[in-house]
Amino acid sequence: MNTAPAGDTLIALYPILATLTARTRQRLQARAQFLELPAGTTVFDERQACRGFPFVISGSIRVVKAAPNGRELPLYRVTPGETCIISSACLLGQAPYNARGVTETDTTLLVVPNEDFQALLGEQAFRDFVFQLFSERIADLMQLIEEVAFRKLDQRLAALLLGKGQRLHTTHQQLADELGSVREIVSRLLKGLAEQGLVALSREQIEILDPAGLRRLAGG
Amino acid sequence: MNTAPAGDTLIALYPILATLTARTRQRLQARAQFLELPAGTTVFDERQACRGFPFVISGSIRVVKAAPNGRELPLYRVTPGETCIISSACLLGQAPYNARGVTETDTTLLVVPNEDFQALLGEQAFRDFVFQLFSERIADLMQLIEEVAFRKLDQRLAALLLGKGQRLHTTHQQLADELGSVREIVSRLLKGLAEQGLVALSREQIEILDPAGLRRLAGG
DNA sequence: CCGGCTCTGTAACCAAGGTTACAGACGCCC
DNA sequence: GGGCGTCTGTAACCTTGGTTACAGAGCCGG
Repeated sequence: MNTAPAGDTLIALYPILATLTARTRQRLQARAQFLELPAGTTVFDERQACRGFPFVISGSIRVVKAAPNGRELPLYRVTPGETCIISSACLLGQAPYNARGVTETDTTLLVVPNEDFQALLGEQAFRDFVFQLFSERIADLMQLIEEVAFRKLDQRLAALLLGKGQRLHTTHQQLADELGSVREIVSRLLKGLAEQGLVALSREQIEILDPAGLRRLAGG
Repeated sequence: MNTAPAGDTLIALYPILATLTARTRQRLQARAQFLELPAGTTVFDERQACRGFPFVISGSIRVVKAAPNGRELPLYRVTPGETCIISSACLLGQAPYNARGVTETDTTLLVVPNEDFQALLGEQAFRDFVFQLFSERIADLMQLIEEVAFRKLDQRLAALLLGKGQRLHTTHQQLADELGSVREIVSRLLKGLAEQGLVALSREQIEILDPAGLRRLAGG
């Protein structure tokens, strides 16, 4: 660990680390690598071997599945205090990555090498912590499978618009990226929502007029 | 555990259980529930609370995500010696099931109640075992997401046909069920494959004529 | 050999989503 | 104010996959 402040911040974000044995913590301090990455950096990519386990200190990593044609489907985000299920799975299973991770904003990571991650798992508290996040992410992934397999795009769009406040500032392109779709379709669907009186559109802004109606659409 | 033979079989299938402490094993013997279910029984279903962790002794469980309209997308199977990632995730996260499990053939289960599963996890060897299977299944689920989100049905069909020997006995309906699609489409696509000389069709039988060609189609 | 069952073939139609191709609108900087 | 880049609107067209609706083929038991 390069800086003491980083260590403190780390423990503030991942309190579980405070419960580690002194020995393990020393090992971490000695060997973990502190990384500052600008927005848009590819942290890992499909077919790559997994070289370490990332703790996110600031910023966030967007984990996506990339289509052959260049489109991307977002799987989940890793924000400070969380862990990356795919990294854990790859380290545990000695398998290469099967998704891509890209920093969404400028991001600070602490990367723990493979062997030291195994050592971390030797401590029960940490293992339970990872296990717990594993199970939450599984639920998310199941939700995602349900959406891409069964939901229509307007339903997914409606769901995406909800729960981000009543007035959101975003472009159609960004929404399309979240859904793994394309801009034209999102524009078309948004127009539909606007015609139903569910939202009001203006440049880089969408106002939610009828949250209940949107929820009904999303849920059905 | 109701019968001694079942205990032996169990350990043959899940050798990891042999490494448990005597105390834990006694607890299991006393409290686990032995179940024999006919084919087609729903073992668990969406929104249900998870009441126990299943060890599959014989048969298999097909875990699917059900669409509102009644169609189903298979997620994975649990066969003897394996564990059900969704059950683990639900037990760990105290969350309800988010998929459905149905016995595919007559199936024998040993169901370990929630508290005793937690006790099992208290033993490192077992925890590592579950962790390992977790990570393998994650990879499968990622693969599934990739397929449903990005692959066309003919590619998925080609992939499905491969690796089951050169002559497979199945109906179009069964293939459709595996893909989460419908019979007519599978018939249509199979006809296409036959016209390309990749397969030969007859009643309840598909002969693979050109595995390399199928692989090419599936991979692209 | 006949009636009924399952499995397959197939055609017409439809809906969703994606692609291509523009046009205009807005904002910003020079 | 003029030019440029980004964002939005929109229409025509296409592909994929699903739905509906039958017809016939193979099979089996009575």
